[in-house]
Amino acid sequence: MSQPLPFQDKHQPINVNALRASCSACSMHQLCLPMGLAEEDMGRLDAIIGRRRKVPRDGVLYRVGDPFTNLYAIRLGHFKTYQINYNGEQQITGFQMAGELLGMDAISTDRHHCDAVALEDSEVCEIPFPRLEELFGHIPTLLHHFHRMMSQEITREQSVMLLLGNMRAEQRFAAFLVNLASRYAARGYSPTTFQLRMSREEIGNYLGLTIESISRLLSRFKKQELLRVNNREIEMLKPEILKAIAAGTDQCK
Amino acid sequence: MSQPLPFQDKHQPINVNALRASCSACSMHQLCLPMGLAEEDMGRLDAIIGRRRKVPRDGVLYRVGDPFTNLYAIRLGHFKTYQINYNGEQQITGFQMAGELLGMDAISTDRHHCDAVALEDSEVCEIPFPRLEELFGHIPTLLHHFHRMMSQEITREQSVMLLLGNMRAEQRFAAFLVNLASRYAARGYSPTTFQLRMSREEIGNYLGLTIESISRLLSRFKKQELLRVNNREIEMLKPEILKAIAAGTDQCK
DNA sequence: CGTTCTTTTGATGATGCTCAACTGGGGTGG
DNA sequence: CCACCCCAGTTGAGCATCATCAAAAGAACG
Repeated sequence: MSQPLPFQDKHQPINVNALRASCSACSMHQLCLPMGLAEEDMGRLDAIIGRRRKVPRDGVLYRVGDPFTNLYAIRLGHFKTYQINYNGEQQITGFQMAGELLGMDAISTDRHHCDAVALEDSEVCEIPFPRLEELFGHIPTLLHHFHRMMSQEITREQSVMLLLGNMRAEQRFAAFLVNLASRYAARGYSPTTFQLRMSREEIGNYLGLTIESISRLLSRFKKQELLRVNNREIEMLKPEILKAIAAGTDQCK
Repeated sequence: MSQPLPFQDKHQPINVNALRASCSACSMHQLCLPMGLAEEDMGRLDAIIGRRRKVPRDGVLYRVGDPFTNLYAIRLGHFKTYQINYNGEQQITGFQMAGELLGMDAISTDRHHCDAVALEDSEVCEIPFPRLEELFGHIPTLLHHFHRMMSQEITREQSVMLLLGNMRAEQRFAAFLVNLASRYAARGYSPTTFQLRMSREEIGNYLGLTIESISRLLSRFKKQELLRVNNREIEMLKPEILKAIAAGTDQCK
């Protein structure tokens, strides 16, 4: 629990700096909040960012009802966010990766509306929202980009609504894979080969399907030679066909 | 089509003012963008609001791909927004009513991501977004409340994801009715008796169900004496039970 | 190497979809 | 005014998709 962080202690002289979040040094600054900011303004943003915080696998970043103080920029790793209904069942509302912002749903009521949990050992930058709001008055570019990020979250959720309301199982799953691929591509990773950070169960939950359905779909895609699958390692062998399935324009079924 | 607005012409001296959108005079200002603004700041917001625009039933406010210039505050009436997939099928992503803001999804790419269509004769206030952004620098309260509204849209969509991903048909429909009721209540209308502004088909589309399912659910609720239904007129006879069904905590099935 | 958790695969079944026919209200024109 | 049509909605019958239940196989971990 509260063990004395052995690794960090050993390297204190170096890590004191490394622990200070620095946007300009961060590989995600082209995607994240500081996108498009001048060097000087990035410094001002750096100045308000609290600390870099490690969240271990399955660690909770925040829970429903927690008071809202910070937004979180993911520096490293993956998260899931989920709603909980009255019966305690969860519905995963998103998987987030480095460069994405967590906590925007909490602004409306000053309380978090979902749980955020790390899918693997991760790191986030704490952004105190009141201080960010002060900065908005001085850096219009920052404000504008923040609005873009919130807006992006809205459109992302709308496509999930399309997925859940309109698509059949196969199409949902293909859309899910294609979406992951494009996000890895935007981060400079291979869009065809990647590790799933989430379990089959989590995928199913997100897509409104059961774990068994996901498993069957994986087997089917494997048999059709659209995918190579090895546990959580995915290789998309025919991305074009997967895209067509996701779009619903696929002919050969 | 372009008939000379007989009614308004007769009253021109009065209606010249009425046509200028005025937040302080608008019955929605406690819910809408100007919420919590001082009299003076409300005037500044008034000053940038373009015009009050009438949108007839089935009229299009904007379409996917339209360049983004304005947000729209609904002054009167109801709208639906929907995504369109590659096969031309639509997925309704929301029903909006007076006091709600349309177009926030367009900020991210400067293009609208959905179509917005009036469900009945309606009126909106055009809010030029660049000018609104200028105002943000001068009225922090306005900025903060704008963030709350965007955030609210995010949480709204998350609950729809919960609905579509996790609930059975009966629960979805009950949740839909309960949601409508609470929004009418917030506007000072009866939360138990109201007109549906949308067709059965539109409800089904929104909830990821077919028109037949909606019809059957209505009949069932009617038979169980939870609802009185007359075409589009709804009376909730047992709101508590409907809430319980929506929450999934209902015992007697 | 046994224990536990995750995933796969199979068999069965229910929910909600599809297709089809029918009803009823509102508008139009004879 | 009535006949007719048209559209939205209702109701019924059969069926497909995906969920549920069950069991076995495979990975992970001490």
